[in-house]
Amino acid sequence: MPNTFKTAAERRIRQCGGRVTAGRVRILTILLAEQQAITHREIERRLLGKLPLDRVTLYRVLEWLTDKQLIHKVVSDDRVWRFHTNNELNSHQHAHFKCTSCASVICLDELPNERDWSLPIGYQFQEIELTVKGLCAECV
Amino acid sequence: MPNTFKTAAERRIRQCGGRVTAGRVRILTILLAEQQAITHREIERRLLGKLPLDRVTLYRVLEWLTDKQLIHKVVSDDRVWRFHTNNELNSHQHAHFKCTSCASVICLDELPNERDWSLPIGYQFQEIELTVKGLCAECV
DNA sequence: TACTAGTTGCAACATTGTTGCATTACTAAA
DNA sequence: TTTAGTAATGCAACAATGTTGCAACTAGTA
Ligand SMILES: [Mn+2]
Ligand SMILES: [Mn+2]
Ligand SMILES: [Zn+2]
Ligand SMILES: [Zn+2]
Repeated sequence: MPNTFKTAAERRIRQCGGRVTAGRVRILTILLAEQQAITHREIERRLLGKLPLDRVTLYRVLEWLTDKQLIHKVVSDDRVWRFHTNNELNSHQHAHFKCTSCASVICLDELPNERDWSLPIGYQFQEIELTVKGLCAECV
Repeated sequence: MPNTFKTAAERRIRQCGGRVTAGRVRILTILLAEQQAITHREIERRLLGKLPLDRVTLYRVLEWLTDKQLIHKVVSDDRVWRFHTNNELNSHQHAHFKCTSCASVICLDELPNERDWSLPIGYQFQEIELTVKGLCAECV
């Protein structure tokens, strides 16, 4: 139901008190329909068929959606950010899996406990960023 | 003892069967003297006083030292690689700490167990990449 | 010393993301 | 419904980090 995703996107954007613009709706709709975390480039490609959206606007919309916590940003060793919608399951801190063959990224639900990491004296813990690497089911 | 570091650098490079060139020695000497993982840029700055080394050569030397496992590369959310010498303690897989204030990076010695992460069906584990973020002793 | 494969310097390029600013368009108020 | 104000957009230029191709150089060896 792509229409359902679009409706949900519009509703979420409005709930944030933000302006419901075509770009925001199109981008959030794409992300809502996507199982895995995808890159700026991949979103750009999905926007190609319809009238294209400027790449700077895409960066700015992704930043806005992240600020509003409608999506989250995943960092990776390939220096490319990936984005994924937030829901109840992954709105908290969580780990990610990245396939070393196809570079696909998914969210995992676990994260090790802070107390498992003894830092040097004087150091203050804030958060953990964890990526499990391996082969996804497609690439195995 | 900077001279000691230089001697050690020469020895390690020779032990790898690689040519002992001025650039390699200067770079590995800098890394041996450094407690924390430092960036390409930071190494470049430390090379400034003496006759400068081309930035492409610096990239290529860092790649070579990494291939030879004399140093290792640390990925970070700021899309900048950092490099640190290998020794007995950190030659194995290990976690890193990154200060969210000054961006300094150090190696930790622990890493969670593979079995702690249940992957989706069909996924194959390879390795874990973990960064603890917080404030270092200087910034706390 | 001369040879040669490995190494370097330089210029050009690629990728990912950012900034400034004029123009456009969403929304609320009239 | 129209208007006005502000938020959002498009475009060009820029920044940071890393890569590639190739000619010139040099460390190690015979
Ligand atoms: Mn995630
Ligand atoms: Mn390390
Ligand atoms: Zn894969
Ligand atoms: Zn710090």
